[in-house]
Amino acid sequence: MRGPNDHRRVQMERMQNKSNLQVTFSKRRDGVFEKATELSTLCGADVFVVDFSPRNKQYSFRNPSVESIMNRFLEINPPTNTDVANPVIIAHQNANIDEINVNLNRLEISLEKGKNMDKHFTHQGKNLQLKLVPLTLKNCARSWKLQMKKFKEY
Amino acid sequence: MRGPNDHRRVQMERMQNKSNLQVTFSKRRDGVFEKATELSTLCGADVFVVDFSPRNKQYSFRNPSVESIMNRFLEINPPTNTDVANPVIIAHQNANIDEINVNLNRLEISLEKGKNMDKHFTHQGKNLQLKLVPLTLKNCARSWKLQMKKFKEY
DNA sequence: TACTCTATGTATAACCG
DNA sequence: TCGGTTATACATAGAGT
Repeated sequence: MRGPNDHRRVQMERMQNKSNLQVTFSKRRDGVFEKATELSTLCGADVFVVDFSPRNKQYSFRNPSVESIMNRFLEINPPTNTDVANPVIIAHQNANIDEINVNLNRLEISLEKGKNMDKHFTHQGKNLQLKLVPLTLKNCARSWKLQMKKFKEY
Repeated sequence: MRGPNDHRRVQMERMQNKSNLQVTFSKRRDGVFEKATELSTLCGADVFVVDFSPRNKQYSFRNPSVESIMNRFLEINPPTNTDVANPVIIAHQNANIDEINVNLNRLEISLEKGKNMDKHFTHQGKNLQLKLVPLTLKNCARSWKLQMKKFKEY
């Protein structure tokens, strides 16, 4: 039933045999999910596992929910951010970012010319600066975390 | 060395003994991470695991990086969203959401009065509606995904 | 509280159909 | 490429220190 070199101790390196790799991936993926399930059940822990196969297919396990766990994760691990110097993030689903930035710039110029900016567009004594930044997860998470922090202050 | 009832087969239910639970959590957490590491090494798979202990401490394993994996995850699993009716999300780290909404409303009224809105604040023939929505991860992820989609079109 | 030990249960690599 | 088998390696619960 088994060959002479079946020592069943695998080297911890990327498997070369493609078909073996696929089989191993499936089995070990199931194994990781099973362990995660047991950890969750036995210890009442929130667990989230996601992995991507060599063929780029995605598998995930979650308890209780992705959003709940990601919120907790991002709360504890705020993404470091050197890209967002401005306090405002605007995203528009139908617009090119540069194009909106130009529009905002025009809007601010228009407001300045009309002397309306100080009156209508300030907050806590500071001008509300508008600037589009790429809506990356990192940028969102940062703002999201700040919102969370603010929420907790109430 | 061992007691008479040491059958070592654990029931799959929440452990009642608190100190045993803590020990089991540590051991099994290490186990899950070790399995995740092996899966990543053997199969070249991207893996992300995060869990929260009964004491609310967070542990995570990631390969290659959280952002990379979360971007892939959210790309494949766009959050369903019924909360964002408006195409614009604005977040401001120092402002109360309702307060900014009021300011934006005033701004838009001001623009309408000045007849500047059509000229400066449109995109592709449609008025650019501004409205604050809560900056939840879900809302961000949705907009982020739409940006990604747009990016791919280029 | 935190290690160490170890008997036992579990996961799985290679093999087979 | 799949699902099933089995020998072996690995994980781990409970006990001891």
